[in-house]
Amino acid sequence: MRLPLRHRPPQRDAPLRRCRHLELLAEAARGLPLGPAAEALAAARGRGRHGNALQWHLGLDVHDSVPTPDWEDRIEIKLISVWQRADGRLKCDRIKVCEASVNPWRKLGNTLFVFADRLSRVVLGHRFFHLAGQRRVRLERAWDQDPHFDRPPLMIESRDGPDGMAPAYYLAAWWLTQEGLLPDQPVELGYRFDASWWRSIRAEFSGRDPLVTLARTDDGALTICPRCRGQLRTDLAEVFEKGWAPAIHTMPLGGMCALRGHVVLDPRRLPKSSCATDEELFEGVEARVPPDRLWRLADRVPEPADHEH
DNA sequence: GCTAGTATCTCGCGTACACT
DNA sequence: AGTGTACGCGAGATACTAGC
Repeated sequence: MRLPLRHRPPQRDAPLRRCRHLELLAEAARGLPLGPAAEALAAARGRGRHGNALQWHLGLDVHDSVPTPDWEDRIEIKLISVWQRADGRLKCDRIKVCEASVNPWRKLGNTLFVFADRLSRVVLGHRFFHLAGQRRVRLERAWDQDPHFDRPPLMIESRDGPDGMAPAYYLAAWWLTQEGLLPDQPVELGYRFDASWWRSIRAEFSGRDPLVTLARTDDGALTICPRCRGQLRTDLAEVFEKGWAPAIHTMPLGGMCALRGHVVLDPRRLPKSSCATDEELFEGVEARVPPDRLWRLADRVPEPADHEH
């Protein structure tokens, strides 16, 4: 159920907050696989685990109850899961801003949006958002719009329940595209997402996500499993045409491979990483980074002497 | 300190709707 | 009629808390 906004728009531009250190980290995050950190961090569990993994990679503490702590109390960091539509343009779901008791205008004043592919969990890119000028005016129109009959870019959503649950501010998914934060043209990077296949494969394997393997050869029907040296049977023509295809793990099944569904991806749709080798990217996507080899983005990006604030 | 029950977090599925 | 998309709301997970 949608409710009217509780916080009146500021009607003035937010002060610009930037940080050279965060800009360097964000640029370096392109091509970063989030899976290993999400798997390894005790504090990064549940739905927000990849967002927590990103925070950790940027050098922040992963707080237990605050899923997205601000950067130096100045810049909000939001991880957005994206996937390709049929036509190759990127799509995302609606974004939670904050709970309805918190002022969303302050939260959105300066925000770093980081986009990660939903299937591979690899960072594809980022955009900084500053609530100012026409962007601010467009978002502030939500204040006067009917939350149900109009389509406001910012809304409060609640739900019916015995005691009611905490309502929260959400940004409409289309808002990111409208503001040019997500590109509106087809892209080369990322994968399509088939929700019904995903659901059925998870149901088959007790709710566990399928394991991802990157195709090593470009023809035939078999590819080597990099985790257990068994074989994966898939349709490689489909992998390279559509970006991915379901796979069947043939015997022998080693370790974790037995308990999970499998999918093979076309590695050419992954971005090149400036901070990691191809091998590090591959093993990150394929869930074969042991805890002692887990590396942190912040350790590879030198902190500049001047943060330029 | 431990445990069971409650609260709260996004995520993302399923379906209704919009568009071709 | 068929296909793709948006939105409502349920799911699954963890964090918190009260009581022992």
